[in-house]
Amino acid sequence: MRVETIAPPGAKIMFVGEAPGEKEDITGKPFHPHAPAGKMFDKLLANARLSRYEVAVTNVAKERPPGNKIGMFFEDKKMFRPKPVMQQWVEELRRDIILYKPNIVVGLGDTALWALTGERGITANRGYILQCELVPKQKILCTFHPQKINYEWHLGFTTIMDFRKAVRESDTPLVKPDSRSLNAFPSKREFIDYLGWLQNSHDGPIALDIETTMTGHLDILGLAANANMGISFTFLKGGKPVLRPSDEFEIWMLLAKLFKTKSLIMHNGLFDMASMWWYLGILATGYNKDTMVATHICWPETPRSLSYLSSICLSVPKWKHTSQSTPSIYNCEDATNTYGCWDFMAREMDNGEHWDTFNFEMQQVWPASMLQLQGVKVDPEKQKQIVNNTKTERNYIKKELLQEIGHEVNWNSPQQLQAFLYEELKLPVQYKRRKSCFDPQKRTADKEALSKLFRKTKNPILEKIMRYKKLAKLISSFVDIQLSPKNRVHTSYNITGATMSRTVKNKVVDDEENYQSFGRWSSSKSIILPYGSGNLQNIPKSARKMYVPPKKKIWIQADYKQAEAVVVSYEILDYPMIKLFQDSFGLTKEECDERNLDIHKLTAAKNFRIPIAKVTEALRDIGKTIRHATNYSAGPAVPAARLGCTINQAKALLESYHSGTPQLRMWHKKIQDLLRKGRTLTNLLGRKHKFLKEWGDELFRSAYSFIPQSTVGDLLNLALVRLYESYGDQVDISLQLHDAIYAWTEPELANWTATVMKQSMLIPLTSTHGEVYYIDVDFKVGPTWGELKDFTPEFTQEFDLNYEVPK
DNA sequence: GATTTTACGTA
DNA sequence: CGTACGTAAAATCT
Repeated sequence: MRVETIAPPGAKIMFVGEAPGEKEDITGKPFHPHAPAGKMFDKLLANARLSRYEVAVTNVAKERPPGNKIGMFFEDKKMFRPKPVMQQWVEELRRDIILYKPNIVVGLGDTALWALTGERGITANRGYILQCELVPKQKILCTFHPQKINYEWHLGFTTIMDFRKAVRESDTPLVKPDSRSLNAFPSKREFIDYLGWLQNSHDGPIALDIETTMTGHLDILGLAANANMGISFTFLKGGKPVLRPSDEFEIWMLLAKLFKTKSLIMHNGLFDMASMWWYLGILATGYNKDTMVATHICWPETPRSLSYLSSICLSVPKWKHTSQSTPSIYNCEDATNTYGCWDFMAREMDNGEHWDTFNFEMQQVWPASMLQLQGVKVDPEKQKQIVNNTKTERNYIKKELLQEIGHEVNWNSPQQLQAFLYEELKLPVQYKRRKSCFDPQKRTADKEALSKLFRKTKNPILEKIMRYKKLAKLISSFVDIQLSPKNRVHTSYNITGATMSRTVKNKVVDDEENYQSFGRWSSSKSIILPYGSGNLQNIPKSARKMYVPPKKKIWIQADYKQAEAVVVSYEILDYPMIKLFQDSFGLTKEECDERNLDIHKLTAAKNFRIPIAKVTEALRDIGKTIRHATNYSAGPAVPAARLGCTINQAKALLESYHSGTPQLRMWHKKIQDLLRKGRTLTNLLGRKHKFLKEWGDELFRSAYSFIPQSTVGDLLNLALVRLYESYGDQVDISLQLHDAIYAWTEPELANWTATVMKQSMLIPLTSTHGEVYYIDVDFKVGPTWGELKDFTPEFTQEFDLNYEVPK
């Protein structure tokens, strides 16, 4: 049946959905409160402090499309050309808007966006006040359709923020005038005067944004004195300098001083700062405010691009599409809007009490950039050797496989491999692990499937395929990489834990969904120095042999010993385990072995109810696997696959562990309770994380890993900053790897280097139950990154354990 | 040619 | 039904 518009008299907001669903079709009411979309719609309204009685609600289509497919109402697949019936409904919508005169129309979903504006692409257009094509001068704003949130839960936050913005905008039908003054074409004199004013008369921080060419040259620089006043100066036009060198130098001198003496706000300023450091030799030490870092801390699971953030925080028009057509205005808007977003996020950090975490992250900016620009040296001879050896073995295996099976197969192709395994060899089909038992089963031929099939059949061909795939991966991803002219590789450390955007084939790709970063750094290809495999946090051991230290130095690694396990044992009050960590603190590996101070042995001993001295290597391995599986609440399939036992045997092992350590499940319960209260967890160093995922096991598991993972991540970064700030000029720091810091040292200084590294890393943690403890540090040294051996330093001084953790 | 999926390396 | 991350190659879409 036809579903008509509902419009209470005087409604200031009109919501426009897509089309009626099943329930609506029966009842004739749009967004029926018992239908899934209607339920979600009501939740969103409530979050924006709205109720149905004060808003108008309608759909673009007045009737339910066959099979719920809105495409049925369009001529073309891309849904730009409506069929006559759709055209008529759009006309009705136009008349409704004119009749009811809402102050603002909120389009829900892509179809409403199209009907109102003629545009498609809700992600790019949501959150901004847009031009209404249907009813000129009508104020409109679009956001996601409520039903989409039922499928993609993480979009709920954004949609609520959009609803709230609509409420703010609903007080007037007028589009608020753009009060920003944007000076994108100043003369040299004007710009210099402005810089003088900023330097001498302006109080408070300055927002900064730079644009760079593909070759890394800075072409435009934008500054903002507040959220409404920006200026942008173009240095390069068509690749040619605008000013004479002496004039440009004069400006750079003024800017360099400004960037040292004033507090700077940037959006992902890590990149801008490192670029200016690298290309211009300007160290912008005033940089201490960052909107991307602030967003990451306040809303760790939302997107972080400036356009997204502005859509939430500001009422400015869309501008990101003007980067090519009017780059200087675009840059000016970037700087000005960055300022506006900062004002918003600073309040958000007040409200959420996030400042300590924020300031701590801003300190990381300096070592992170230093590491990016410094890079790590590769010995090209060693690289060649590994490439050749690996390729030789790979080709040999390929040939053998070809002879044995008689025809070509691309072993890297999942499709061909599956066909070979399951159709040609008729092996039992292996399926991918599903997120839910309602998901369809999918075949797989991954490593786990291959090793399972090999265990079953002992067919040597499978072993060869696995070896081939391993070698192929090693070559393509990790060894056959391009080095810089100085034989270095570089990586960009992203302190917010996830890249904002990746560059694939010279195109920027934004996949801003499902961020779950827990305070650990991530590592990706450097845009400034794009050499090497990019990510330096996933190099396999076999490829690490080609990474060499500077002349006359060796590698030294300092890693936190069993860091996450220590945190968990103190959180759940697993006293035998805590005692083990206390007893083994500061002991060498040999001493621990002698006294059987081994976490996995202890797990096995407890599990099998035998004395720790009777634990064999095989039993220890079982203990290790069980501990791993239980800590993160894995299912029995995981240990079963690793140990090669049946699911039932694995289940029994897990049960036995849980009955011996019941605190673990109690702790998981406690975390669930915390989530129920406010969906927020705080780690031991004060970092808060609000979880946005849909209520359920996936959310729980993610939350269980948050406290140990993020505490250790923050702890290591705290240590890294401490090391960099106290000994940065004496210790050659080289890499950060989640729970380890790497450096280079002269062999004769290894003991001293180890001492200051350990001193920086010994930071007290206070458990939720109030115990204060330290996580021990292990050392390794070696001639290359891949050949590190245990090292027991003779420490050159006593450790000072009185470190005040900022919190 | 561009985008999505599959697989896999580290902690 | 471990979590988190980034990248390469294949598969698929347009």
